[in-house]
Amino acid sequence: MKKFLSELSQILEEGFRACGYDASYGKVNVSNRPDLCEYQCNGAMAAAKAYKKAPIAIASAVVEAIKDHPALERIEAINPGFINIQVKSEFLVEYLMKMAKDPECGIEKAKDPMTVIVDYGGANVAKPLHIGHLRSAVIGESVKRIIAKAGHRVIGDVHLGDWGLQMGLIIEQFHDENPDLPYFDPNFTGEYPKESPFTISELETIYPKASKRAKGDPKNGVEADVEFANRAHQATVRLQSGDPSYTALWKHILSVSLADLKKNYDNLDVHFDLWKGESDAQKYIPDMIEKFEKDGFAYESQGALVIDVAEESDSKEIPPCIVRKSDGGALYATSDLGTLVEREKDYHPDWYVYLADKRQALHYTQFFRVAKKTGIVPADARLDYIGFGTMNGKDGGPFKTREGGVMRLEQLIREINEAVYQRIMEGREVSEEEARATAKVIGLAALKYGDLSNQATKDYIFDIDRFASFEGNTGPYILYTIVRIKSILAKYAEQGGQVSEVTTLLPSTSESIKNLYRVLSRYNEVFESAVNEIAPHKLCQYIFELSNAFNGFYHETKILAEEDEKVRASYIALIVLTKRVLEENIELLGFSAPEKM
RNA sequence: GUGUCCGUAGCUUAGUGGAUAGAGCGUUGGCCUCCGGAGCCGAAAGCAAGGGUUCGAUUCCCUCCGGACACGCCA
Repeated sequence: MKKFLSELSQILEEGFRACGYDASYGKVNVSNRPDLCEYQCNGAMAAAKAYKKAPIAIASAVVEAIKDHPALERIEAINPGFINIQVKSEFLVEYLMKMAKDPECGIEKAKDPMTVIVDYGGANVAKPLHIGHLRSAVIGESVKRIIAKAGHRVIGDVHLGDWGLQMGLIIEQFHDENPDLPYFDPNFTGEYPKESPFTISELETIYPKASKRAKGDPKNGVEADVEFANRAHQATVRLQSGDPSYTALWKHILSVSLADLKKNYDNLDVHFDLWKGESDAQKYIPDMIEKFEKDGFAYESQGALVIDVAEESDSKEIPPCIVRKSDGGALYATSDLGTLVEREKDYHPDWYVYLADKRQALHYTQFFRVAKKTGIVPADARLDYIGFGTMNGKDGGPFKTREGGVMRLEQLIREINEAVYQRIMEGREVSEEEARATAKVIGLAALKYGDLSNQATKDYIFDIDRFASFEGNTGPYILYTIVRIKSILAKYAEQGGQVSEVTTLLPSTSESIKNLYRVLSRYNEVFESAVNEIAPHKLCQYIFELSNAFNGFYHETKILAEEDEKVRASYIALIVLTKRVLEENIELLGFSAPEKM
């Protein structure tokens, strides 16, 4: 469905064309001076330069040409060259009715659907999710849903960190603690056990121990255990070269860890289509490297194999991308490139979206350039990297626990749910069980909305009390508005009201109703810009505005007590549409509304 | 050092080459015979600083101050 502003622009474009000017000057925007008009067109001032005429003369001529158009309530040219527009309420209402009847609610699906891979999550095997993983999961999930809504075929991949030195560290540490297990018996020839030798909580303690041991802990005067670090390195190599005993152990690590990660992502309402990891890319690497060398892209530099990625337009020299370490090992970029080879083979995507901390910008620049330059992806493939900012505490520094450690995601969720729970219990009387369940739903909204309402690329301050507040620009406030509408509709049904299939909206002179109409009419336009800019925060901004518009309307209109049946039906249709738009948006953001709160 | 990004009200933050920079929290003044007052209506308060381009700059360019981050064998 066409955007409302496009329909309006079309009228102005005709005006410009009729007066002999280029139609493109007829673009209409929402007015930034609502006291003067609803919509405005500033094209006359731009046209003035091109045609060397006074802007007001152009504006006046255009206004004269279209002033009798049936959609327009009022249109006037104002110095120095603004064209101010009021539309007829009928015109707006007609548009909203089309929108209400449209199964897509006005949103236009992509004409040429693309296959898109969204790479987000970035969890590591054997390490619990912590707050550093929150943004990738939350933003990535929303981006994935937004792109899917736009009509593309989207595949979300968690892309696990399951292959580096960390695996060797875990294996060696586990070896030291359980030397008698068959995995460490060189003479063992039987089948390795199907049962995992450790639980997830045991596994989670192993890595931190091993990491500290290998690196040392200078703060506490612990020296690095070099011998252990070497063994871990060797274990990694052994695993990577396919040793059966270590592979068996690694599979246990993977499966135990995966089950736990799935549980945690489910709690966040984050779901991946693929649970691929770095290990899956390994088998593509040797051929890929060989091809790099054969095609003359890769060359040796200081013992490593590198590919130049510098371009003339660079304001700073971009260092070459290392694809093989001097010890022959693979690294970050290598594994990302190998993953691309696999994805091209399996899905041949038109578009890739990567979500990662913005500190990795250089890596993605190099990686993308290599991918294009060497032809791993076609020249017209779209490669996007969304580098998001850091989640900071109230002090402006990276978010920490009270003890100064890294907070686990589970704990963060517990804390925000607790804050919401307390808030619910302050209010009406509900059973503890119900309050806990509701708090979980609201808590997730608080958490996600708090994150998504900021521009992804910026750092932001994470403040549980603010996010979990039921007032202001928060997730709970949006949910409250939806719940309020649900409550009205439930009461309406109780009174025998029918929410009709045929939507009849009536024109109105009420400012609050017209405002709600106008905000609703912008849904598809806002959505489109959220897609184009990959910007979930635009949706947050919009639903906050929509909630405010609804609450303004609600406050001054008696809906159920309205005596004129047609007017009442119109109000019901209006709030049904409002609820629908709000619910579609929170779905895109990745959370949902409870029945009561 | 080089480069990237960012400085918007007391705090947290939107936004745009165009009219009077938009919100939320906090502060403050009103509104409950009414469908959920977890709400609504008001007030005070802001583009770090200085230049330039432009009819017009918070937006584009330069300088400078402040902050975050990155800068070949970690991921």
